[in-house]
Amino acid sequence: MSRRERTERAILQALEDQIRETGMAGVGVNSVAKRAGVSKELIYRYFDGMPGLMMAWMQEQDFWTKRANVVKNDESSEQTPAALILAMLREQMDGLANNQALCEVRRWELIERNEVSAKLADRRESAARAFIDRVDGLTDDVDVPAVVSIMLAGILYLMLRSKTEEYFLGVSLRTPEGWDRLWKATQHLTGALPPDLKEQSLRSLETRRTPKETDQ
Amino acid sequence: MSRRERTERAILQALEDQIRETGMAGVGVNSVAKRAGVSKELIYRYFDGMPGLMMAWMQEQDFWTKRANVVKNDESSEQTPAALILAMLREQMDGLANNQALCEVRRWELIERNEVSAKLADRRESAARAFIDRVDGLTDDVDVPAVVSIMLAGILYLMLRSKTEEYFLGVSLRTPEGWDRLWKATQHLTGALPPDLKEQSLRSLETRRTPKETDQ
DNA sequence: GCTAAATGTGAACACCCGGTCACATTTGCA
DNA sequence: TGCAAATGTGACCGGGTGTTCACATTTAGC
Repeated sequence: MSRRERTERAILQALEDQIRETGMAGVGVNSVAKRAGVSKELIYRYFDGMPGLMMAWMQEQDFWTKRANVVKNDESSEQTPAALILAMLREQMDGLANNQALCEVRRWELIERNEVSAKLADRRESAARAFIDRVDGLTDDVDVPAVVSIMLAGILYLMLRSKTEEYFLGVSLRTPEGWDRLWKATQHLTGALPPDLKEQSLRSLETRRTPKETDQ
Repeated sequence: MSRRERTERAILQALEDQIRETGMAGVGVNSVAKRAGVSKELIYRYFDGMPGLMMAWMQEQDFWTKRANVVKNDESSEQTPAALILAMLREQMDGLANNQALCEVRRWELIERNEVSAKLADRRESAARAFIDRVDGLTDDVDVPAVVSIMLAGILYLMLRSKTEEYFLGVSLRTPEGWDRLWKATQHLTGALPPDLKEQSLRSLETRRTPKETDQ
């Protein structure tokens, strides 16, 4: 392992630690360089500044390709769409619960709008659409993407919220019991999906929905 | 209107404009004072610094006491708990859609943890609990607070997300059509509540969003 | 061994931040 | 009118930011 490679790793690790400890707000060339025990000049020389460093780190993480594959593998088995949706929601829940740095980045994405956050969001959205397209269009009377959006978004919000707030509507966001309630509630809500969603028919797509197209 | 009163109002208005334009990240004594066309010293003299100014502004907004009263008034009428929940969700949706500054503050609350954000969150949580306690405990087999938490949190997340992202699971977050889908999905999910909570839930809320004047 | 490129350091730069100070102007009251 | 309090201004301070520069050290090749 070359000398340069070693310091690059040190910088990337320092970035991750900094994100975890202070959130994206506390991330900057000064803090990261100091934490890595290295001159900040090297961040410019090796990564071309903070945006480039963030990109390099995000590349290493590769959250979504990993996670999406997990769900995709489940597809090969004979699960019902409703079960697939539940599995996906579960993945999201655990994925965020076990990765503080990822939580911080997603909070940051809610506020910042730049090249990095845009790229992250785009990749996530395309992976998510590939998933939702497989369980959509199976029924007329339920807008599956919209319904799943509410539930997924709810889980995301409560996950992000748990850092700064202890309770939400009286439900604890920082205890296993609280998340058990929320998970059971998610399962219950999934019961609102139509029963025939499990046995898909060859019904043609209706015009209710606006045609999907990739954003930009 | 005294001279001091006039400059105090100018400062408060400048704060709100600044929040709306740059988000909480761009808010500081310098920016607000410059925008108000006033020396920043006055922020310290009249409001005892930025935290005090934020508190004063938040006091003027008083979102939740206002909004909570709206829902509370509905209680006097003969609505079912499920209809009350739907009305509350609708209030949240419209309240955020028509107040950009409020959206920014709530994004900020997701990241920052300090005296101001804590006070805001506490007041909101207590008001929300007072609401949820009225519709809870009506049935054994459904955890009403948890279920409503998922839905409310989902609406909040998508509302906040709409600023930085155009689509979520392929659902547009920036068009009335997209929000119509999400609202119908919310109504559908409310159907997962027990039957005795559900009757007439869809009846009173068929009209689209009513434009509300800015609250201040 | 010698030289040049690669690697790393620390200082300097201009800028913005929150906070405080002395001082000028205006108001209100005796 | 006169004088003190209220109101408002601009400069100043220490500290943090991102960015770049000149210089020191190490590595690699001839």
